[in-house]
Amino acid sequence: MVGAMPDDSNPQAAPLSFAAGAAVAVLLPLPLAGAYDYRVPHRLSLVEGVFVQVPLGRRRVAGVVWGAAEGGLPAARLKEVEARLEAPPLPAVSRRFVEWVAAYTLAPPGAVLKMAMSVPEALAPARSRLGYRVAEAPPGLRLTPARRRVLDVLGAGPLTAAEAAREAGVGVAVVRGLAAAGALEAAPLAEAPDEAPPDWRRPGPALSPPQRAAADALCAAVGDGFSVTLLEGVTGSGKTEVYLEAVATALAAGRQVLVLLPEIALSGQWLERFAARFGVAPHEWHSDLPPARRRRTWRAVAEGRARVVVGARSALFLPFAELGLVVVDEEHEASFKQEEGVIYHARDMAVVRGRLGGHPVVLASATPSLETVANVQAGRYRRLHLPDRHAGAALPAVTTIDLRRDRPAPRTWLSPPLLAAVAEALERGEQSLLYLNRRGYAPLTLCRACGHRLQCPNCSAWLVEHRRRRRLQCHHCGHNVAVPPACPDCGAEDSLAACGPGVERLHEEVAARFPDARCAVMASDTVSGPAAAAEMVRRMAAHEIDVLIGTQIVAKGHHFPLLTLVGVVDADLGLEGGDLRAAERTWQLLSQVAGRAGRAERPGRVLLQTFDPDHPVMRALAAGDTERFLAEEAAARRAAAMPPFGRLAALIVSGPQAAAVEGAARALARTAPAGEGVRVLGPAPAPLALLRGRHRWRLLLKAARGTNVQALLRRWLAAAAVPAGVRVQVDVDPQSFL
DNA sequence: AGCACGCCGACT
DNA sequence: GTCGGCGTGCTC
Repeated sequence: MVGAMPDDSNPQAAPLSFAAGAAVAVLLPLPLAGAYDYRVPHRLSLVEGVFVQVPLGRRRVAGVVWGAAEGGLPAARLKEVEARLEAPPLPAVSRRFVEWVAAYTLAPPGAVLKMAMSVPEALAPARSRLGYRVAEAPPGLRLTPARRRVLDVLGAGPLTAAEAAREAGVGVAVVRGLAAAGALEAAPLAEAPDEAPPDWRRPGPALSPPQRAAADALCAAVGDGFSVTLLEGVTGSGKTEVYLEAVATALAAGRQVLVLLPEIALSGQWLERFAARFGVAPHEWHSDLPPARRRRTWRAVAEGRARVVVGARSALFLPFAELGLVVVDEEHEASFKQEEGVIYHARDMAVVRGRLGGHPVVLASATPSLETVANVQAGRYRRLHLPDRHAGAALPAVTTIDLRRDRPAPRTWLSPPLLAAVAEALERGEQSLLYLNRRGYAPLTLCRACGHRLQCPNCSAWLVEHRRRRRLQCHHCGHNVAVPPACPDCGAEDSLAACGPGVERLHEEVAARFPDARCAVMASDTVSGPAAAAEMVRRMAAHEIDVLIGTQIVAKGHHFPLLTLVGVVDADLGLEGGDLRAAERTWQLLSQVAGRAGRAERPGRVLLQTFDPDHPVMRALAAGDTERFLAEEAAARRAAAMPPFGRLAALIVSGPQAAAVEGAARALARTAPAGEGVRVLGPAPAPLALLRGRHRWRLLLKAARGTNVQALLRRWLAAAAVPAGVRVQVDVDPQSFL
């Protein structure tokens, strides 16, 4: 929930320009307190937003002309701007956005600018790549048919060795051989031409009347200034097709479009749907893009050649000059929250971006966040609801299994009713999905002789056994050791016992119980990358798998016609720890998993194994009553003045020395702000009291909804003397309380 | 974030 | 005697 901030200044104001001799403020992509002043050299005239190279200490860095000099230093001590960089200036909206995010998150503005300048190479002049062209034939050159084809291909223009080989249908060795013989010479390559832009004129798919109505409403919003619309509908209701109509409208109006997805790696299916609608692939943006692609895409966005970008949360900071629509798909997803460095929520910042840019924002979800629902109810956001396209085919029947009565056999985790359901599905030739949000074999290993529990040396967390790889792993820091032959504490041999289930162990149980069933495990560490995920989806669709066992990663995405049973092995898992959003998150996740069961011809069923069938989450899932769950959850939050009806900000105090960290946390508590509706809870050791070798304490500031939390925090922190070796991180609107 | 300066341990 | 470890502090 994002409150109004004081300085929503008009981004369309006339840009300031600076002649030679003037002093300008240059914001650098570094975590400095503010912009630094530089002098404009002779025969250079600069305007706000221009990228420049400036000296800093004994190095040179790229920065952005931010405005008039701040005057922090006497003019005589200023250094000169060295050069203007040949990239389109950072648009005013982007600059205001950087300032806004910095002010909201209490991050240094330069740290936010760094996210907008994430591709430093994009500011350097393009390095011309070298390829080969045909040289004058050296005397005595032996011309084989393969060599002749290469020379023919290169006759049309220079290519890289790999391209020439591919086009000529020969190996690269042939090209290299020709070059070695002197028949080819190096030649600069032209930049690869852009792909065709998305063709918004293509006819869209046939939409049902309710889909058409929703699409029309979204299209009407495009070009009509800032607005936020919640587009609500389950998987299969046609959400994507509906908002792609709005994308087409924005494209027709000559505007750029950004679609944020939670996990781009898993969205091959989304890209296919986009290509089906617009004839080409959109530009992708995520952290593991190859560097050359990264550079090209950043430039293409800045120059307005990229019309549609689909990306992870960091795409929000790309330098769009003509952005006209932002879609945040699966808006409730926790992965939109950046938890390191500049801590921000991409969904909330997308709304801010829309306000600054004066264009609509669409939030899409089947299970919207309470934040968004509250904004709808307060009249700040509009809401469009799509009915289930398969309204006739009943939604899967959700039933709870009370684990207190229907106990699994010792050292197994599937209860008799769930086993019976899997057996029935197998008999009918249908598929089952067993969902357990726990990677590895067992979440805890302990010594039967002395009770010692194997713990990560860097984190307060158990080591998770991965039996296939014969390793113990920390899921927080990646610490990784071989399973020891004896207890590291008492030395007893053969005494280590695996406690509790992970997906690997469940696989073992299913394989033992149903030896003829074809069973597979899908977890982020067993299917890494889009290709592996796509292969798993293919095997499932081709019915090469009878029982799929998976973590979160199976919760969304494809619908498999033969999948008629979903078993949730531990429905209570997400409710542990009881943080603010535990119920909401569990409901969202389990709703998504439940949605995998039988949507088409065959009716599906969902079985939830739980020790607490009366829990509101289980009741809501069993009754399929979204409205009631959201209303009850909202009432509880309102009563406790918790978000979205109150505001929170967390301080995380951390450092390598436990005593220094505790001391700093206690000192902060002593100077904590107080006032009407403002309370500071803590300090307390964080639930993850040790993370990656750092000790951690937390304080939580709780305030009434209208409070200017940033002002309180700024004053608080400015007065605090944090000792060396201790870091204080601010998390405004925290999602995680670890 | 770099890159300096600066003050204490093992080596050509 | 130096080389070098990374702790603190600046950079317009």
